[in-house]
Amino acid sequence: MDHIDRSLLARLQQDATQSYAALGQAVGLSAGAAHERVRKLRERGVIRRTTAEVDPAALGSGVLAYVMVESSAWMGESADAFAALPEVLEAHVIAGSASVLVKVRTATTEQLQDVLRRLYAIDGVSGTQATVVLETFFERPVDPTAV
Amino acid sequence: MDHIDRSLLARLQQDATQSYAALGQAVGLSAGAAHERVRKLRERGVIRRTTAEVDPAALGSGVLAYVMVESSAWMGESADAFAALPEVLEAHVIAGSASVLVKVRTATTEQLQDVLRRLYAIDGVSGTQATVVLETFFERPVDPTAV
DNA sequence: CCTTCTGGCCGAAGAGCATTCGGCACCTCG
DNA sequence: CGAGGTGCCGAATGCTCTTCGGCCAGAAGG
Repeated sequence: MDHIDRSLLARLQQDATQSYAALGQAVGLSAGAAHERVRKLRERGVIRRTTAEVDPAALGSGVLAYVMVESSAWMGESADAFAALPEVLEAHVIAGSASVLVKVRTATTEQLQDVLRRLYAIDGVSGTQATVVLETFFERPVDPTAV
Repeated sequence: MDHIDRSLLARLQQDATQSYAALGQAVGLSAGAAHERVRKLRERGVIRRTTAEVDPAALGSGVLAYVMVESSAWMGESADAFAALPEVLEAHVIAGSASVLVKVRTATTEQLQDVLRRLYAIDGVSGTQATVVLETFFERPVDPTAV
């Protein structure tokens, strides 16, 4: 995992459709060598998958909110309960007064309210505190060249 | 944008490396027709880009935190100031007591503290409240088939 | 009703690319 | 010194992307 690998990762984050020839030229390697490095990055799990990034607004999910979920019990085994709600895009166990933080996308605020209702229905959940996003400045992946 | 487009999006989210032949077969189209649909989805901006998903832990960013940023001024034009910090992966203007919510990844809690210091240095920022993530249940993209 | 136009699909063909392989250079360790 | 391992190059082959002409169905308009 040297600076060449990091550069390859950064370029694949920007555009995973480019050819290995172009990729290799950008970092000073042949197409075969670039391919081999990328193959190993996948094998080691550094590259989890290559995916199409879809615009949420195009799918009708115009409302973004973060919800602090308070609980009266240990939530460490509740991942599946949160994953069962398709509108929940992220779920994290956090330190602090709440116990779980979730990221939610819905089409309308009415649907957001419905998600809150379903969150309440999860075992151990005793309260929620929603924060609605007014404008997103940016969302981006980790920078492999900056770490 | 019918159910075939949504199915194509869902499959491309899971694996953007598969061939158009496989993609077409999965939705009952020829390779050429599948390619044409995907091309238009890109053209319309529904597919923003195709990207390699990198494991943050592999890059040494093992600490994830959400930071509520309080401000004493209008922050609507401060996107660039937040984008200048590479550790800041998301920045949103929010409704509520704080005014900006940012997502931060660093290698250590010491570096997190340094990011907080740099956040304070942004014009108009009057306070921060960091929430450290103990365990991430999951992070996933929007589900095109569920909306 | 019939014509015309548009949009989407199929199937084929050519160009371009991914993937593999042998060979070579370099480094490390016995 | 020699053996093993690693990483790279350059070429070959097989597959894929990409484009194109032709076809069909449905809409629009006379």
